[in-house]
Amino acid sequence: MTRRKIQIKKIDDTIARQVTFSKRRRGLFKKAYELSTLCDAEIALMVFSASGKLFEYSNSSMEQVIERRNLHRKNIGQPSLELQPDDDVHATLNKEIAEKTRELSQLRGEDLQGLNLEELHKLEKLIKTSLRRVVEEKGGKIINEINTLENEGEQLVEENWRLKQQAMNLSAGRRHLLQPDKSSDSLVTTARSMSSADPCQDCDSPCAFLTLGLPFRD
Amino acid sequence: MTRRKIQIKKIDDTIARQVTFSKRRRGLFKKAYELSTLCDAEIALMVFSASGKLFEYSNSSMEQVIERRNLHRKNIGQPSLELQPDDDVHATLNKEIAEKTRELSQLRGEDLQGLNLEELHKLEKLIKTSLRRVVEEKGGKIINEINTLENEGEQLVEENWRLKQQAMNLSAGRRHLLQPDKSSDSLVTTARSMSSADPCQDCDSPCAFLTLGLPFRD
DNA sequence: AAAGCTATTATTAGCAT
DNA sequence: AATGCTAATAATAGCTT
Repeated sequence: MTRRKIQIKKIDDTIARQVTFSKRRRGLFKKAYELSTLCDAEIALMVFSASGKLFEYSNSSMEQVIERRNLHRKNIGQPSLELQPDDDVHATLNKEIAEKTRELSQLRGEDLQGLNLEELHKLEKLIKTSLRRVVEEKGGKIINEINTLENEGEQLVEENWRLKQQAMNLSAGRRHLLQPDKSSDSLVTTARSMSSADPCQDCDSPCAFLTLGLPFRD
Repeated sequence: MTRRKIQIKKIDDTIARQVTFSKRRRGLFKKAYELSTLCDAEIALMVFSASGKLFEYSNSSMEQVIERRNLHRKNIGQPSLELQPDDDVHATLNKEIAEKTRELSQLRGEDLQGLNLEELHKLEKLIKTSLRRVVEEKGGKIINEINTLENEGEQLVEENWRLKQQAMNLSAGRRHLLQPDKSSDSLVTTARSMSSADPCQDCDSPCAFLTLGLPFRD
């Protein structure tokens, strides 16, 4: 549709998906309005976002259109699901839960007995795709984390260097002016991210910092 | 929209209106499909033509969406009234569905942005476990299938051998008794799974049978 | 009616803010 | 998350067949 042609499949990036949802929803509603107006049609349009929010449009009345549809189905002979007794709702929701539970099981490699070879093969390919995605995402996160830590480390090293210079200058000057006085003095600490527990009293290497944040164990 | 810009008001000419209705209806349905696919939305769209004909689209199930809307209205519509027990049940069920949907997404490697490194790592291990299970199950199924095919193959080979003997005996006996007669004769075919298209008129190796049943392509 | 053809208009994906 | 921009794609009005 624009800068690039896109594939019609679920948009991976959450933000982009949300933006596209807003834009296209508007477009869809506009098209619905135009069709109903131009051609004198009665339209009902319901859209649930992935997050469960409801958007709806009807040129007349939602209930009216739904009711009209029920009539239509009755006349055609379809078993029209009447405006719901609560039991029906429960049944539907429970069915949906059951279905999703089954899918989850299979994606976890459970309850596979019912599947034939071809289905197992498809499932395998699906899971491999999932794995690829997760590993890729993890890789990106690791790079970011490492970069962040490296930057922080560099800053700390610089700061340490400055502080040492400062300390040396002070003590050297003091020694010259006041002669031997070795009692400890407070240095004015301006380091931003220095924690109160005073780590690193004499570390020249940034490595100590770099190893702190990586949460891997195996 | 095209050769000329048009006003969005009822098209006077009946024919033109009918044509536009067909074209734009298609466009609208396509847009609905694209939105549902791209953004993982649940959509129900009903269109009654001026002549009363019903056209509908839903990426899931019409009834399901309508019921979901009813639920939504109940939960949103009367916030001041006491929560009926039914609403509690509905809310619980809907929450469960949302949760399972989220889990499914992640197991498919979608919507990973929200996860931190540790969570991604756990997810990766989980998926690897799934993969291991599926591959194992598939392996077992393959072994079984191969064994079955081998057994069938052996039986067929045996049967072939018997039939050949029978044929040789017959023709040898006949030649002896009746002299030259080379017209083709019908053999009584008792092979169980012999297809009518007469494969394997002279195959001594069981391999031909064994390759038939494996459904893999890549 | 129904299907195909374009000149145009409409929509929108990817950015920037 | 929301808005605006714009190059590029998509939809379609008015025709023809």
